[in-house]
Amino acid sequence: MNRRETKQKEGILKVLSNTRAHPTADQIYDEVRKDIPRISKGTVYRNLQVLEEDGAITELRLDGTLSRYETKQENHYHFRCEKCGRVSDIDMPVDKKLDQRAEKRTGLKISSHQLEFRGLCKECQN
Amino acid sequence: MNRRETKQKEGILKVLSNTRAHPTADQIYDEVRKDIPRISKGTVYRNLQVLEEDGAITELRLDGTLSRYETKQENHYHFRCEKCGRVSDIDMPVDKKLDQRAEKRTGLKISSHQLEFRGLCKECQN
DNA sequence: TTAGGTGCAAAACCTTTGCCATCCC
DNA sequence: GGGATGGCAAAGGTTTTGCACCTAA
Repeated sequence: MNRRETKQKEGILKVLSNTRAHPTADQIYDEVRKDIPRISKGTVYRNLQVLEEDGAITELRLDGTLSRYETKQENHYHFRCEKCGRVSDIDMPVDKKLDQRAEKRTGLKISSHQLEFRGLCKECQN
Repeated sequence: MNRRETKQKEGILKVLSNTRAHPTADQIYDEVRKDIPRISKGTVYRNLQVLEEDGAITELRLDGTLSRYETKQENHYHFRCEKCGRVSDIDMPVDKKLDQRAEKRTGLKISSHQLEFRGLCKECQN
């Protein structure tokens, strides 16, 4: 199962590298299609899986129904606007002590945590 | 749009009141069907929406492709086993200072946060 | 009586998969 | 050449919806 470089895979990665919008698979598809009109959705989904397996991107499963994607980066927190649904990164250090604290209280083996803030983004505050 | 009490709605609420398992819509359907064999999935989904609108239950949208449900309670943290997928509540106070801290750093209007710990549950540690 | 709720089935979505053609190494 | 990848379309799985019938108030 040796991986190959293809223009489809590169196109998808390029879209994700050029945005901070945490797009859904469908949004990625629309964007890549501008460069590669005949690309199929199946290919987008397959490559998103492959890219995540290879550690190049992260699948965000914070919403429940739709997956969103971002290029791999240090674990960080997210913000979701309760009105418009947009997701953005929060520039705030990840508090690893939370894991230890929760581990002590529960006896579970905890390796990480995901945190999503909710509220109103700047545009939606008006 | 006055709400009515129906045995279907009561049955769904009863299932959620009697479990800590954060079941999916499908699991709720299976459980309710023991009491109300002719209930349909559409009715389950419709009632889950209604119950959430009325504040009786909460739809958990942290991680995963499937929505999970629980009866309404104080905001609290969750744990998801990375191996078996089970979700459980964490008995740990919600740190409201996190919201203030994030608000200061970002200028966003933050009203709450959702936190999900990940790791291995007791059963899966073996 | 009557507006809201139910059951059933079809539709709508999102994601995965099978198949064969195509491409990369 | 040969295995990995792509395009297309069909299949899968979850959730929503249209409609005729039912039922709580």
